[in-house]
Order: sequence, then structure tokens, then C-alpha cells
Amino acid sequence: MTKTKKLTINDIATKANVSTATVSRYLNGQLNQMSATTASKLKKIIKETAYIRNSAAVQLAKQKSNLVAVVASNIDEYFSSEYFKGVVSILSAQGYIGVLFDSNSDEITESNLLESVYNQNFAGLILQPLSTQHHLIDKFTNNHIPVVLIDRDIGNGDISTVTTNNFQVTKFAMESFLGKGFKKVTIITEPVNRISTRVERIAGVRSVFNHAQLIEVDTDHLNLSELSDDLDIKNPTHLLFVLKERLLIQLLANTDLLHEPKTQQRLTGFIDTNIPKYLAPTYKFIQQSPYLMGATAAELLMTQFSEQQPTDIKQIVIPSHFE
Amino acid sequence: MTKTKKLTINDIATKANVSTATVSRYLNGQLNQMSATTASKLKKIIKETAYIRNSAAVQLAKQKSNLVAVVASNIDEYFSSEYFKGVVSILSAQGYIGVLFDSNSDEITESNLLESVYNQNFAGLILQPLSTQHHLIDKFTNNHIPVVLIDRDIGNGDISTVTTNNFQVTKFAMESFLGKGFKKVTIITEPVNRISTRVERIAGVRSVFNHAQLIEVDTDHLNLSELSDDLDIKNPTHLLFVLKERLLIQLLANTDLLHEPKTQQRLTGFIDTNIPKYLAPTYKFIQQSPYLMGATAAELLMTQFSEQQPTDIKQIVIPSHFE
DNA sequence: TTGTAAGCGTTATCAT
DNA sequence: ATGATAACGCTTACAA
Repeated sequence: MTKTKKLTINDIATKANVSTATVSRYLNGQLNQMSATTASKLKKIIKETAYIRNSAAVQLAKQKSNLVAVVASNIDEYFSSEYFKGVVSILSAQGYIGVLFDSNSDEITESNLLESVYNQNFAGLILQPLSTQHHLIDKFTNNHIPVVLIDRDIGNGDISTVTTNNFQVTKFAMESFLGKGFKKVTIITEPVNRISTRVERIAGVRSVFNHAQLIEVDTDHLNLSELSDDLDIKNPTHLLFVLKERLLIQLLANTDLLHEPKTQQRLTGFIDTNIPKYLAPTYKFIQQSPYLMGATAAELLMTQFSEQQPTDIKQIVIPSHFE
Repeated sequence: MTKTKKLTINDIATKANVSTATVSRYLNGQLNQMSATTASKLKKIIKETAYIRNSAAVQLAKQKSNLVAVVASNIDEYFSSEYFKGVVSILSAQGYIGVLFDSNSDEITESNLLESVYNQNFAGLILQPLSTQHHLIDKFTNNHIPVVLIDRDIGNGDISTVTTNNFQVTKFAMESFLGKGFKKVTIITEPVNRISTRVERIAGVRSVFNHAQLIEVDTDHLNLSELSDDLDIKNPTHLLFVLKERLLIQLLANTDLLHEPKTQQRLTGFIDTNIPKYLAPTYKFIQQSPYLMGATAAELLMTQFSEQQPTDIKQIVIPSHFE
């Protein structure tokens, strides 16, 4: 309950009988620029007084912020929180702080959020884009704020991107089902819009089953009975391919669908958690590596911090697995 | 592609032929302290130049940060991301930024995180505590950094807290099952330790079924067959009460358990998402209101910001519902 | 190895 | 209604 008045670097300097410059050097790890005795004296005093720097002052003097904005398209998805953890793991090791924002699957919200993020002096931006509008991002890049896109591409070669092999892994899975005798595929997804991940996955399906039909639904208002005609459950050579885990779980929960044929998997898709595995332990699904994707995006961002020239743009693909 | 050199308040002042003081007043909304013409001139110039304040300088001058740390016990839980959204909804309306940290269900991590958060000059802390150690928090309160606990209590009356009615709602649910003829209850949970939510829920069960047995398991390594003796499925008057959604889903996925009796619900617990509802549409579960809890915690924090005296400590309970 | 002092961009007090 | 200017706490040449 010691009443603590805010300590400054000056107080420390006085106590140690050195100048503020020396204290500052110590705080910034320039130990080679001072005697061992000075260093240990400072170490002791700083520990005793529990002094901490005023980070606003540090940032003002150093002319750089240590805040990185991470704008997720929808935090409710486990995918988002998982790649956020990957981002943070890299950032915090370098003294940066990751700040999570949620576009909530809404382009208007995303636009407002980016505007507000821009106004808050962040050092960098990691964005899982909803809109394909380049100009939302231009503001950042024009002002030399590094940007990395994650999960989705917006067809702008000027920006570093971390995605997964949506097309390839889907194609691979489809070939496996083709080999098992499946003749027909129905893709179930939220509205495709121009979301690159969805477009690529659909292309992956159609590269094998070129007449695969597409059903767009709304996760929150899914009505299974309405769909039942399209689902065509009785046909044992008909595969359902679901692009979103929540949707997949709802279908898996329909035990008729899950257990009638018993012998053959007739339902698969992209998953984020192991909940689908609880429901169907023998099934194979497509799993991404969101944590790794986040960590990679953060690393890409860090390299851009250390560069003078805003070059070195990279497009990295983190593979997903069908298993 | 305009090459933008960082604009300062000085540049704006020069362009407008006024002093920096006037610009600063404008930026801070003191419009009554200047002529309408000056104000509109500034408005125009600021818009044209897309000038934004350097927030480090603002914070240094105003002597306050706009960052609030939100330390969740485990981001993987939907509960956490949901209350975080509630927190952010309130904070951002007041110009504060919520920063999410993850203790990852580990007390050591929590302790390190709090230390690091403390060193980063946050304006406030919203904590879902893992440890019941008061001293981790004392550092903050001693330095007049407001703290609000969420979800869990650590038995410290000096700190504002937002929790739910764990005991009451559990008791209510149990009475309902008692009325339906259940004779025996088994509680399935992760290790209780001293986590207040778990303790209270168990007490709620035992206030009705005083001999309810307790099974502590590890979510990640749940082995259903090992448990089967304890689960005692064949007994139609035996209720399973599960404290954690992920665990509940695993049990619900066991279709024998779910569908054998068909007529009567034999499994319930606390849920965070509507996935259990997909799996068992007719079942009743206990649902919390994490978003509201987060928003409430943030409001509590804000009141502490505006106070001089660190009094006005409140313990708020947001009820959960069995339905 | 250490010190001096001029910034960093904004706010807020005191004048006018 | 507006301006001049001293803080705010730290970093970093430049000196010594």
C-alpha cells in the first residue's frame, strides 16, 4: 500500500548518481557502453524501485509505435482466435503488442474499423480481408504502414499474403472420393461473394467433379428439412462437401445422414476444431494450420518493419491437410 | 501514391494561420472557444490533408494511456471471445482500445502475462483470473490502475467483479431434474482446483443432490470407455451434469448416451455456443451471457477511470438461464 | 564510459 | 477568441 508517485528516468538517474542518458542506455540494453559497476548499480535501483518506462514517451522519442492491429473477419470462428495466437506469439517476442479487431463478417464494419485503426497510429496491420476493395488498404501502404493479408487474397500483388493451398488440398480430397466411386458432389457454403478462399475451394472441387452443384446457405438460419431434396441422402455415390465447420457440424448432427450408410463417409469439408472428429471419429476432413499462418504473417510484418525500402513482398502458402 | 511526410499539428497551424493551441483546441472539441470561421477553416484543412494526431504525443501530454488489457483464461473458449467483444463494444465507444491476452489455462503464463502487462503502461485491466493469488493484482491497484475481475471471483472484496449466478442457476436446473424423478447426479468437469465458478456450480448441484459424485477429467484426453462404469448409462434416473461445453459435446456425440432413452434428457450442463442445441434440439442447457458480462465489466472500469477516489467497488451478477 | 541538451508532437496555463 | 510557451518522459547525437 505504498503510495507510489510516478517514477521517471530522472529519479533513477539521481538515485544512481548518473545522467539520464546512461539510464536510458541501460534500459535499451547498451550495456557495452558502460562500466559493469554502473550497470549493476542501475539494475539494483531499478529493481528496488520497480521503475517502469513511460511507453508514450518512448514511442514519441523513438518515433515508432509498438502496436499492431489484427483485423479478423469474424472472431467467432475458432480459425481467427487461433491465428491471432500465432500472431501474438511472434509479435510479443519482439516487444510488439497485437490488438484484435473484429469485422464481424460485415464489410461496412470492416471499412469503419480500418478507418479507425488508421487513425490510431498502429505500426502495422494484419488483415483477414472481407472486401476486395484495394483502396481500404492503400491508405496504410501510402503512409508506409506495413500490411500483411491473411487467409484471403484480394488479388493485389503489392501486398504480402499468407494463405493456404485451398485449391490443391480440395482437389486432393476430391480425387480420393472419386477413387472411392463417388459420382456426384454438392458443395454447401455461406454465400460465396468474391471471398477467395471459397472461390478456390469450389474450383478445387470442380477440377475433379466438374458438375458439382453449389448451395449457398446462412449458417444462423439453416433449415435442414428445406435442404433435404438437394441433399439427396439416399444416393450412396453423392458426396456433400461443406466449406464451413459450423455448417458441417449441423449436418453431422443429423444422425440419419451420418449413420445410415455406416460403411462409407458421405460428408466432409474444412474444419477448425476437433469437434467434427468427436462426431465422426473415422471420417477424414481438411484441416488448416491457423496458428502457423498467423505466426508467418507476423514474421512477414516484422521483416517489413526492419526494411527501409518497402520491397520484399511475399506470398506464402501454408498447406492444409486432408486426414 | 502521394509521398506523405508525417504532418504535425504545427503544419496544420501554419496552413490555417493560427497557433498550435487553437488547432489543439479544435481537435479536442473545444469549439466554443473559437470563432465559427476558424473552426470551419480547420475542419477543411484537416480533412484535405488527412492529418491525424500522434497518439504517443497526446498520451504523453495528457498523462494517460487509452489501452486496456483484457486477460482471458483461455481464448479457445467461445465464452472468452464473446465477453471480449462485449468489453470492446463499450471501450471503443469511449476511445479506449481493448487488448486481448491469453493465460492459456496456465497459472505461470498468467503470472508472466500480468507482469508484462504491468510493464506496458495500460490504463486498466480486466482479468478472468486463474490464480487466486491476490498479490498479482495488488501491483496494479497500488499504482492506481483500475482492475475489474470477470467470470471468477478470488474472494477479494476490494475489487470490482462481474460474475454470474452459478449457484442459483445450477440449483434451479437441478430442482427441475429432481422433479422429473432423477435420483443420482454425476458432475463431470476439468480439475476444480479452486476455480470459483466450478466450486459454486458443484455446490449448486449438491444443494439438491447432496451425494452427487464428482469426476475430474482432462478435456484433451477424455477417454469415454474408461468412464463408462461411472457414467452408468443404463440407469434412467442418473443425470450427468457437465461443467464445460467441450466435454458436453463429446458426451453428446456418444449417440448411445444421447439416443438410447430417447424420451428423457439424461445429460446437461453449461454451454457457450449453440452446437449442443444442434446435437440435441430438445434438451435444456444452462446458458450464460458473456457479451453482457464483458460490457458490464468495461463499464465498471470506465467509472473507475473517471473517479478520483478509488472507491465505488461493485460486485455485479449477470444471471444465466436454464432453457 | 559518461554527460549535455536538443528534439519528439501535443496539451494546457497564462497572457493578451 | 487566440497566441506563446513550458511541460510531458524519453532518446540520441555530440561532447568530453
